[in-house]
Amino acid sequence: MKEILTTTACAACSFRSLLFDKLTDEELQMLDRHRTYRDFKKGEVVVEEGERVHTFLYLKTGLVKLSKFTLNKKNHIISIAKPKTFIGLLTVFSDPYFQYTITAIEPSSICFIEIEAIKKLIGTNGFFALDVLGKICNVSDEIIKNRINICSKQLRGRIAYLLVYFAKEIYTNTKFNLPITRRELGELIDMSTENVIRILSEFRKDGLIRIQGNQIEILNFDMLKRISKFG
Amino acid sequence: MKEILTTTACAACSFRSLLFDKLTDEELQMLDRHRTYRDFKKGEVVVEEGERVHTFLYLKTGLVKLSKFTLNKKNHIISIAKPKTFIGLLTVFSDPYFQYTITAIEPSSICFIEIEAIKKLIGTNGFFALDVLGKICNVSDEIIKNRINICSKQLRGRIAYLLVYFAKEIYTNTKFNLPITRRELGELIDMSTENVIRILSEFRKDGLIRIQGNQIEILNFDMLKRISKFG
DNA sequence: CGCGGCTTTGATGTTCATCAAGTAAAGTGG
DNA sequence: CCACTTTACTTGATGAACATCAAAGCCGCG
Repeated sequence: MKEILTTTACAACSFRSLLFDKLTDEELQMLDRHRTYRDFKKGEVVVEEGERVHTFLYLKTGLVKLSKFTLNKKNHIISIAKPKTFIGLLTVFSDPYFQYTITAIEPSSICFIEIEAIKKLIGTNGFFALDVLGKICNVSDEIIKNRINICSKQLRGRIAYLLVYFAKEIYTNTKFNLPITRRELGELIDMSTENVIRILSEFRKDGLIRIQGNQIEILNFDMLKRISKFG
Repeated sequence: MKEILTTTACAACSFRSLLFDKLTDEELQMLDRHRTYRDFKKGEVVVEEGERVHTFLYLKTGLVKLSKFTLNKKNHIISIAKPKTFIGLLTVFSDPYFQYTITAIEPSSICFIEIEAIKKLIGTNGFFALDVLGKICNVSDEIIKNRINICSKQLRGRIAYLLVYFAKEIYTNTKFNLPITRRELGELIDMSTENVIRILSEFRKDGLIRIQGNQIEILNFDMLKRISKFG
């Protein structure tokens, strides 16, 4: 959070989420005054676990990961946040410190909105408050659903689930570049780096996917979905 | 949700959470008019996955579990909810249908508050809105933290984690009755029934716990905590 | 050019689910 | 109330799934 740049007003922001449509012009101007913005390179840390929460983070473009060290010194990735969503959302209202480390895994552009400004709006604009609630519930539900699903599958199922997730939810394309390393994939779905690689290779040999470095192309989406479902 | 009884007013309710302290007398009276209440026996289903959400559920006393069937037909327990908390909270604002089945695992007494009444209060009382947000974030955070922890441990660590959790968070006592069967314990921490039993026996043989049917007494809390931490 | 991090494959051993079989406890119906 | 059925609990044996170790190739970077 070093160098900080301001851009066009919120009202004109093409990345503005539906959330802010509930606000009046006046309220949007207020937001503008309590807002900063910054671009992050791939790999840059946005906030560190344990830092004090001053701002609400809105991801305009790019992709970030939320991760955390467990007690036995292993790193875990909790989730990958999509553009046009609020990140680090969960923790914001319950804890004054970030519970997770947030890192850009693609060049990302993030808006920092002062917590106090958001709180004020929640207090004064009921529609806005309900919308924020809805968004938070969505994000939580999604994370919990993903984790339950992943834990209940064996390795092949987990990898298939992940590939389907990237293709459908993140890139909306059967061809995409993996934004994270094989090791990080393992950290996301609780398995060893070696097995991530092994199973990706298996899928390649079985003709389900094509791999070139980080580029993945899904050749048999239906089969992957089936493996993801019953694996 | 069949037979329904009304009790003393919210304002006089000794199980009232801190949440409702943010409300005026008038608002509490409004709540009263949009509220019902019912007792559940152990094992009774409170709401079924897929049912439409009409009410906000507040657990006054007892204990309930939130569970869900995964695609491969296995039942999973997402969490166990403590008294004086809102249950089924997550889903309420994001989805019109319950995502999880809620079942009483101890005799429980639950208040049903109409969603629309709560939504109205959120719209008109900013402090209340912020409080609800905080509570929801807390519940979500807790669930996510638990799931990450459990997934990252091996079996001994998971059982230890669970025992510590029951003793500290639920019963605040080193001696307690397990509210769920061994099979359900397995569904909660992703392991087979047989191994739940095996590891409980191991802990017994190692002098860490005493077991008599469903009654557990923790004899060496520190060691369990250590196993939970590094297992 | 050499060091470190990422990727890949093979070999090995551990962890764990599953199967089998038996006991105990708790409902169920005559 | 007792035979009967079902569900929960328990232990041992087996094999499958998976982590770990080892070694080697690859690439970017100082």
